[in-house]
Amino acid sequence: MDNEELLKILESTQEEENDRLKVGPEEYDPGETLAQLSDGVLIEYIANLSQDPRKDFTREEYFRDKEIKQREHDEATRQERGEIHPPIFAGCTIYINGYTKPGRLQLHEMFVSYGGNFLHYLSGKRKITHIVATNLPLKKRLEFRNYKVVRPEWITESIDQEKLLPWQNYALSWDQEQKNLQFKAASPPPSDTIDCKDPNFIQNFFENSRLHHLSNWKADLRSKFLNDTFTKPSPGDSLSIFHIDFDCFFATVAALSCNTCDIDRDPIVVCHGTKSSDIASCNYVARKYGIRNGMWVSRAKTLLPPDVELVCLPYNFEQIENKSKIFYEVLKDYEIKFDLILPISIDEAVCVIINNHSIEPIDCDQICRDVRSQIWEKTKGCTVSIGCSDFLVLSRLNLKLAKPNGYRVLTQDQLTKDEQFWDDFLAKFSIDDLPGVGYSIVSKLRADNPELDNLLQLKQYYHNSLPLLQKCVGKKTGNKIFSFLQGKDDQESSRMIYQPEEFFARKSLSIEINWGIRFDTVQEIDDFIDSCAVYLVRKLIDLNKKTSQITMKLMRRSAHAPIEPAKYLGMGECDALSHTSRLGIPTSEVGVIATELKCTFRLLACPPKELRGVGVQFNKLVEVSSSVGGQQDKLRLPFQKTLNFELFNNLPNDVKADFSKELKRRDIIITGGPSVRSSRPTTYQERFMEELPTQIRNEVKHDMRITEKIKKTKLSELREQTRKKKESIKNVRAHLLGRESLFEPIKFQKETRFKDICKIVLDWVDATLIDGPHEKDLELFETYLDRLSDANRVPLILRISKLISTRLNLKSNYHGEDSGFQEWERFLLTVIIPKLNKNKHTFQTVRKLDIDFDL
DNA sequence: CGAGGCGCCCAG
DNA sequence: CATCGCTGGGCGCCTCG
Repeated sequence: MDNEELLKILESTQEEENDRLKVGPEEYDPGETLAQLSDGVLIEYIANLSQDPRKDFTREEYFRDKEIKQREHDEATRQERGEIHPPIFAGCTIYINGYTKPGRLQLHEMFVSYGGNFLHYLSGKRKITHIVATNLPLKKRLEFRNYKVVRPEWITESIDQEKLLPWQNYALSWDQEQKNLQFKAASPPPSDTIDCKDPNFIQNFFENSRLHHLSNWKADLRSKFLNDTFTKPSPGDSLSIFHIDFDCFFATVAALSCNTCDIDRDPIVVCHGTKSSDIASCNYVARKYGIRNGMWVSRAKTLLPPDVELVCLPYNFEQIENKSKIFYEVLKDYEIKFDLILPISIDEAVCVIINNHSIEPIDCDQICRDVRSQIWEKTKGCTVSIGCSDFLVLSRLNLKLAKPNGYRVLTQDQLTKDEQFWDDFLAKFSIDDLPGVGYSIVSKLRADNPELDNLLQLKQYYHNSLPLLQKCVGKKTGNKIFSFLQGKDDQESSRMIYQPEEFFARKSLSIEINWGIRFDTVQEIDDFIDSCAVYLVRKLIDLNKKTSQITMKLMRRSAHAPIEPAKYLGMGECDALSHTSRLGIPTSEVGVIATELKCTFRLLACPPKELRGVGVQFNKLVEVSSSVGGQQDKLRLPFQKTLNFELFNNLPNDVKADFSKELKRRDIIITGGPSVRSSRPTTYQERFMEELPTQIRNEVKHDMRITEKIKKTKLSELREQTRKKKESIKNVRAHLLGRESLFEPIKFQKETRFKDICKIVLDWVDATLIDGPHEKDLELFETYLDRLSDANRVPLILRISKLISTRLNLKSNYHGEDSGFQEWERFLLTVIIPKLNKNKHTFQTVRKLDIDFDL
């Protein structure tokens, strides 16, 4: 496309925009709008209007107004109906162009009730994620050519299926020919091309991830357990504990639906691939050759003799769920009622009978035989093994000996009465057969005594010296292992039996994806973060909970690790970066959470192409019921209910009356006195942008948009304020001056330190916004920047300047007039920015190699 | 010296 | 073709007041 054509398009769209603007304001009803705003939003709104120097109040303000109004209205509709739909469109904002079927109103209603945002006007095209249309004239086609233009079916079919379908499948074809072709092709979703940039990636990944299923099933079973009734034993009760576990569950299920293999003769594994694929489960024939769960297929193949072929079977998650359901039903319906059926996982449960002395003693052997045969029959071919005892750890050890396809009943008395018998028993187990003892703890124990191999040796080595063991592995772990070696459970282990409701209660919610993560741009990652937020919030709402603390964990390719690791699309060797945000207020709003996460991602400064994994955790969960009502509204207001007179006075005359009425109705007082605000933030921003090299202006703008969003949510302001209270200015200053070496030992090879420095600098900025930074500190800081510059690490300077600028931007409302703020602004503009400009040329090349925050 | 945060560890 | 390396909770160690 040549320049002239481009210009034409630009002009024409501008005209159209203007046309639209002329009609807009007639529908404006300020009274109605204002009444729908919360106090905090109202006050901020007035402040914004008053601050804006371009005071014609017909364009931007009108649309902003309209938008707020619309959103509040949508929210109200959503709540009035009391219908709770999954927020499948969360994070999406649409604009509907022209005639559609179903009609505009219907689509609007559908879209917002499923969590989407709707814009009546193309006020700022940037905010829109999708444009909905059935056909577009040529002019519009060009105008929208960089947007996701979809057919209305995208909305209706997504709602039908209750999930966000990939818009690509509903993209409006540019010409009729193509459209016809598409209909003929009947385009089934090409499932093999789903990568992490696809909106359905997470769903697709989870559908195939065994570990995700294991975690998910476990959570479901726990929640089911809590909804059931059970009899809780008291300490001192005599118990019979049955630890029941399927034998190589996944492999058995897979083999059952495969009629060409023999589970007793062929070495069978369950896996996705042929080389670097994890073995989820292997049968006992395979184990005979040394094959283990978790091993890669390629390795397993090397363990077999040349004439034996490994049988790789696919996962059959559906049948696994099915057999597990039968398993739990058998346990529940068993004729001698279990007092507790504690779910350990999809294929494993601990059943407890409280021995009541008034009735005949139970026959544990008989129960084991009954349960085993019933499960064998009802699952049509799955075997379970059972370990039974009167203590959890002993049941587990018995189970280990019972496997495969057997059972074993031995009480603590029987096991430990005779010391020789007990020693022989212990000698049968390796150290990591103890529950809670894995690779790392074994290594610690071996560091003390490399000879340690089995539990008997472990017992003999630490003999009666608990302190020695605790010194090696820690207090509680030492205590636990020591108890186990006596054939007893420690307190923590038995909590599952004695306080099951507390033990099984959910305390956190998280998502983690460390496979298939290969992004190029921040925008793609933003979309991905949105998907994560939507996924988690959906669960959060299901749980009827809100969260007040969010942790983001990123996996970043280690500097020396190859770009592509051995495992296809695997994460390879990574450094973990993490950051926790306190929200101040519990929330379940996907927008707030997603914005916070996107900010956090920027703070962690992981170059998009280096990203190999993303994790998000909601750490502090609170019941929704405890945070609704008036309390929340109060918390939402970081301001007192007063309004500065000058702010009010600055308003255009025609709207003053409306506000006046509304303020009176709400008892908001207008206070006198000179204004504390000016329009400087705008100036500051413009100046800053002006100074930046053009090629990075866009990305700064992008970041600022995110920051703007945060401002709107209010949460961050509140958070910053509460955080600030805790901060001691003195401490930070002492930190910088006291350790003059702070900027000294920067090892440029090791970038993790840069993150810390960013953190410190931001804290420093926060703490000195009022009184200003110490001259000496600034000097040191400048020296540090110079050294970065000398070492060709200009991107780092860019990053730090961006962090400072966004921080200042965020704070401008509160500290714009403070001398500290001004001092920082001066430093940014006169010291840091010139360094960036000076390095423009090197910067471009370095940037390609190092960070790639392109837009 | 207790509370709380961070990160490692473990299980299935 | 590959491949689907999750997720929740405990514990140890550190820092902060």
